Amino acid sequence: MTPAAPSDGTGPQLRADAARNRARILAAARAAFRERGTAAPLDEIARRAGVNIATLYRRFPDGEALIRQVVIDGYTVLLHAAQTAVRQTPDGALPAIERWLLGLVAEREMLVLPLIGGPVVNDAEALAIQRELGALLDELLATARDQGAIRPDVTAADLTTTVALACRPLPHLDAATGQVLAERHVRVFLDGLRPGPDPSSPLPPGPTLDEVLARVYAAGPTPTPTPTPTPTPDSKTQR
Amino acid sequence: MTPAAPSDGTGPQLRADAARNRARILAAARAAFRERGTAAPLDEIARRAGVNIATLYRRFPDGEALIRQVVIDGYTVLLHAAQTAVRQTPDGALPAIERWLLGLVAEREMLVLPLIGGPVVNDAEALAIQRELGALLDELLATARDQGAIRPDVTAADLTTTVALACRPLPHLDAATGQVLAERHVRVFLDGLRPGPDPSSPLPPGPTLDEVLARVYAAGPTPTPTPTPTPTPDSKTQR
DNA sequence: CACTAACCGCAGGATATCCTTCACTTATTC
DNA sequence: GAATAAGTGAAGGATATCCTGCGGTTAGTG
Repeated sequence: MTPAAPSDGTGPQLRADAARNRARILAAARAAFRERGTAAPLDEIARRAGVNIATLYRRFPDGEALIRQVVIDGYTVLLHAAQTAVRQTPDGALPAIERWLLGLVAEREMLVLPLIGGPVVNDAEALAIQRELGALLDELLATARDQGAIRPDVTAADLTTTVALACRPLPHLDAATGQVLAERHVRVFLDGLRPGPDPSSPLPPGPTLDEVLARVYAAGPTPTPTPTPTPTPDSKTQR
Repeated sequence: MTPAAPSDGTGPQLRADAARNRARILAAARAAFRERGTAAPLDEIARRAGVNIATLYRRFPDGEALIRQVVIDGYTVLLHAAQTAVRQTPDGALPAIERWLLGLVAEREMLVLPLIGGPVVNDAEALAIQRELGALLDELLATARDQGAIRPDVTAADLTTTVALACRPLPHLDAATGQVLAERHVRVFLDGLRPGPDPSSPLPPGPTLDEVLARVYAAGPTPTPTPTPTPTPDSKTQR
């Protein structure tokens, strides 16, 4: 790879030193976010990155910018993996999809998708990546359908949903165990993708990926700040 | 239901008033935790519950106790649903499992399972619930296997993993959309449970549920506070 | 209908995190 | 090897959240 960070074009060419630390910070942030969530203190991230806190603030204007970059990097991983999948379909589209999903699960520790409590990352860059990803997945799915290798009611949104669900950390579980469990889950899911010879019930109607993207909160992380008219369901147990 | 909260037996019989507010607080906490994660301020939870902050602290010694109770309640929902499933298997064990999973997904907004950044809830009560749940699921799975209705390599841990993955909120998505996506995902997963007539690859070996429970972090939420010897992988894009 | 548990409103100290600033040192680049 | 971008260490103000305490009020309970 090139010394600096060649990406969105606006790069003012970081010095080797700076690029290295930037990468370290992002790696530490990924780990911290997966373990402690968005609440992970920036001090701790800097410490884990072996970098002074001032350096972190030099690279990222504030904590939100750091989170945003981590999420964007996550989307980028999905996209690149999908591009590879589209290119390598000698044995059919479904196997390519399977490799895509299992590959992502395998490197899930590297992945941080949108976090609960984190900022909404739906700027132009994020949307562009997601839309391109959607197009690639649609392409793969269409091919798989034509090959009769997949049930016809599965959509690109279903695949991204699976990534989102299976690649987030399982709280309080070590990485290795979470890894194994997630992979087993995904493998069962993948088997469910095959066209059912038996009367497997069709999926209920769902939104397209574009619709999902459109429904992501435009404002802050507080969608329905309902002052609580909730009649309160019951909850058992005593303290 | 009875006026107070009849559960673990240690209940000093809350007044009707108190029990009501307690339930409201827990409901508000569930909603807040699903939206903002563990970082949800207690003030906000109290406000959303239509209750003064002092009342919250009267019911729960501190924030952790509140989180713990919410999680325990979540486990309890799983357990009760499983008990119902075991009782109602006229059409076989697999359909009962399917109803169990789909039912949980349907009421996922009511469910809060362990949260990233939250305390580790693995006290005696939680473990007892989880073990009983595991026993019930093992029973259902064994029956389903005997009936030849399910692939033989699926374990109770796979089922709880699926609940954990599918019932957590999809960040930044409204409840309804998350609901639909989660249900579609689970339906595909369920179809993957059927015994494959075709050469569906067997699942890689995985831990039993007891092993998973044993591996839950005993200490705090910081398992590997590695000061970061990580050689830092690369990350693209520029700020 | 009296008793009192429970709730409310509010004030305030403790702590943690965020983010900035600055003088000084180190490492990279040309 | 000189110019300078980048990093270090440390101090400190601004918030936000946690949690406690107390007098006054409300509302179940028997």
